[in-house]
Amino acid sequence: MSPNAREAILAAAKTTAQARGYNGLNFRELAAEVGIKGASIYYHFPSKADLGVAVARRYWEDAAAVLEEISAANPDPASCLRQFPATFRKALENDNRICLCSFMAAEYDELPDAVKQEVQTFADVNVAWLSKVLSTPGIIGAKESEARARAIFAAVAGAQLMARSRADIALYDALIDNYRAAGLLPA
Amino acid sequence: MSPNAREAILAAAKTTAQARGYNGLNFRELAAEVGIKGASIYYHFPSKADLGVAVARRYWEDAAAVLEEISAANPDPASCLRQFPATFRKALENDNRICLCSFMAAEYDELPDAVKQEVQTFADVNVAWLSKVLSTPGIIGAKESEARARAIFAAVAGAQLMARSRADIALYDALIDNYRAAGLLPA
DNA sequence: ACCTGAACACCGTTCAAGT
DNA sequence: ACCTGAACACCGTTCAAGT
Repeated sequence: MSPNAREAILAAAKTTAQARGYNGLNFRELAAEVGIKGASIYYHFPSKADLGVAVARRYWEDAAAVLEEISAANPDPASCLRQFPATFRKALENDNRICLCSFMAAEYDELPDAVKQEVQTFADVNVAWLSKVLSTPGIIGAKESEARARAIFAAVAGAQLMARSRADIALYDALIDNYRAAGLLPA
Repeated sequence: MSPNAREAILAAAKTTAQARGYNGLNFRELAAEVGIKGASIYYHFPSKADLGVAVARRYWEDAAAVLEEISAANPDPASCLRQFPATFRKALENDNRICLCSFMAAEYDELPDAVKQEVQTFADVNVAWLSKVLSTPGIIGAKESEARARAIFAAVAGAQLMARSRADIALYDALIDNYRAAGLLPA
């Protein structure tokens, strides 16, 4: 497994943390997935906190890239907004997982500070993208669009969490539809 | 600690689980809070799953009682809805904790089935109350009011989670305000 | 550079024994 | 009835040591 053990560890840690959180991450199990021993992970990541930081950072970097792709492919802001909930749907499609950062938000009390920082950056990245898209038509002011962006982010994360608690992806879709019907998201 | 060790265990488990989840519950620590030894908890709860069930059940029973009080004190449905977000604010006020069932929803994969059931009942209780209140004016149909009730529940839980991730209760208030401004909650 | 064995501290659980 | 000490099997983590 030497070619890129570090990347393999990051990938395994990401999917595990989406299902069991930062606390659910365990080095022996992670190592087994990668084909090395638990102790070997410490060569790549000096501590669990370092692994947590690396995983959460990679997570928001990937999210930022996906959002940029959506922006690039959709000049129309309304169509960008229509596609946003699909980014959170992906985790549910992957065996009822949730956003890594939602899980870590719940684990806030036990999270190393450096990991907390990355979790917040994930939210910042999403809110900044939403805010930019919302203010594009020039209808909503910058300040209002940021507040709305935060509300959309929080509501979508909540819908994902509720859907997970019932292992029901149709519930997620219904919640998003209702956000649209209520006016939180553009129809 | 004999007068009511069982109740003391339940209370300690509740606050701990609101901060660290079901997985964060450990018998030795819980016992220390109550003034007994870890092994003694097994006299009151045969297994961790049994404790989890008892805590989650008590949690929704208490929530149901609080909601009934609100209904009783406020004949006006609009004023009931105005007060709903305060029930979730309480946990944040208590050292940045969150809803026990939100945390357990995140922990879905590792939860005993009987605990999952109680977590879902918590959501059911909240959704049923919201749905009833929403349909009172007769403006919204029963089916529509239930869908909206679910959306409000999910969005409020999401707001609580996001506020926790920044230990920022003012953010919670701002998110709720924005839900109102957007039309998800009545202004 | 990359990995491992062995050890440590801790956890859920059990159970025989105490009061 | 209610509680405890001691033990068991297991797990996350660390680190000195291997190649």
